Amino acid sequence: MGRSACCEKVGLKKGPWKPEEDQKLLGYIEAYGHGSWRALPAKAGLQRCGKSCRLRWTNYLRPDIKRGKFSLQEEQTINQLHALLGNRWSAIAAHLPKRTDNEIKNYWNTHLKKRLTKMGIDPVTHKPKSDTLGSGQFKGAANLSHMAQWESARLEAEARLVRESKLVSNLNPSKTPQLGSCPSAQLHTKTQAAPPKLPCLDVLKAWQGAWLSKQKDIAIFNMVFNSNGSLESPTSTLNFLDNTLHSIPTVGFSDMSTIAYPNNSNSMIVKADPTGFSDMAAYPNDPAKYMSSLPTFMEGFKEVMLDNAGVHNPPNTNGNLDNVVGSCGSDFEENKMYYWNDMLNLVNSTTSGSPMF
DNA sequence: AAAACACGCAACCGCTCGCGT
DNA sequence: CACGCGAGCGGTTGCGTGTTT
Repeated sequence: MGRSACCEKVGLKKGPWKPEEDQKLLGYIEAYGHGSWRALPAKAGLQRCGKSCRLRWTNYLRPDIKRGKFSLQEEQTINQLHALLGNRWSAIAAHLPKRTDNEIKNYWNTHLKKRLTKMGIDPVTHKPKSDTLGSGQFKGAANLSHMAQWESARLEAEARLVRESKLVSNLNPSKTPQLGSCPSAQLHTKTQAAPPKLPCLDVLKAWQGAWLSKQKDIAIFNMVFNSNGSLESPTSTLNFLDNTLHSIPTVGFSDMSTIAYPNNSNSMIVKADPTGFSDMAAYPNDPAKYMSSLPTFMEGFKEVMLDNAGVHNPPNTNGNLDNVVGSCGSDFEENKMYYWNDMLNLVNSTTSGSPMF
């Protein structure tokens, strides 16, 4: 379905914005909201395409944007989230209030990527370049990578929930608008006919599909379980049914079918979790409350990492797992160590410490 | 002082997604 | 179900500025 580019019209300006243009755009949005971006330029008296206006507003003019140097905390968060989510800048930005996806993307490309490369870590996979998973001291990383899929799905869910919740609050005139990481939604004046729906976690679905195709991963998965055979997470609880059956994690969405397979050698049973997302029904209009009510994610994960890596040293006084990657003398290895510590810290803190909530 | 180079960031482009018809 | 449209996302570009030679 062909479409004409929004900026194809002759006479529309391109390039850097002038202060007068900024004033016009800012003034219009403050007065009326942006409404339809396509229609905005004409109404605001701007010789720009709607797309350009949206970009200028989202990345520069929004009143809730924090500009300037990224803090160490922010850098770590970006690193960690990128390891889990990849180049999904909008999802990463959802976890960094007041930072735009464009800004984060630029910062990653110009600073963080280079830094990881210098550390000998592949900025794409976040794995040590010289190491192959499962071949030595980075066995823990293999498990981490695996669990990252789970966390990735969870973060995706969080990002969606935030978007949804903001949309809900925006549609509720009794609520004071809050400027968050997605102000365009808050200022969006377009009528939303359909009621907000609970997020459809296609990522989770996809992951579950991948999971089904990788039964061998069950073995690794086993190691992640704690003693009572279940791993609680903010998004779901993973259950083992018994010794003869394998289960894979799933999320108890009302619109997601429970999948059951015959109990043969290749069988699996997928058990929808009653404490998972189905509980969102308790907070139909407040996903944030729902999320915050859930238990800490990845409880006991440190132990698993240690077990799997073949080391059993307790965390240091900072709670870090300095030995998780083995004993490494060089600064290089120390950097790697800190890197993976960051990863673990994020996994352990992302829920309770999420700036979104 | 000036040219060359490197860097950072704002903005653009093209694609995909979701919704309405 | 197919199509059209608007919006959003991620990759890329190009310009301004700082640094080096």
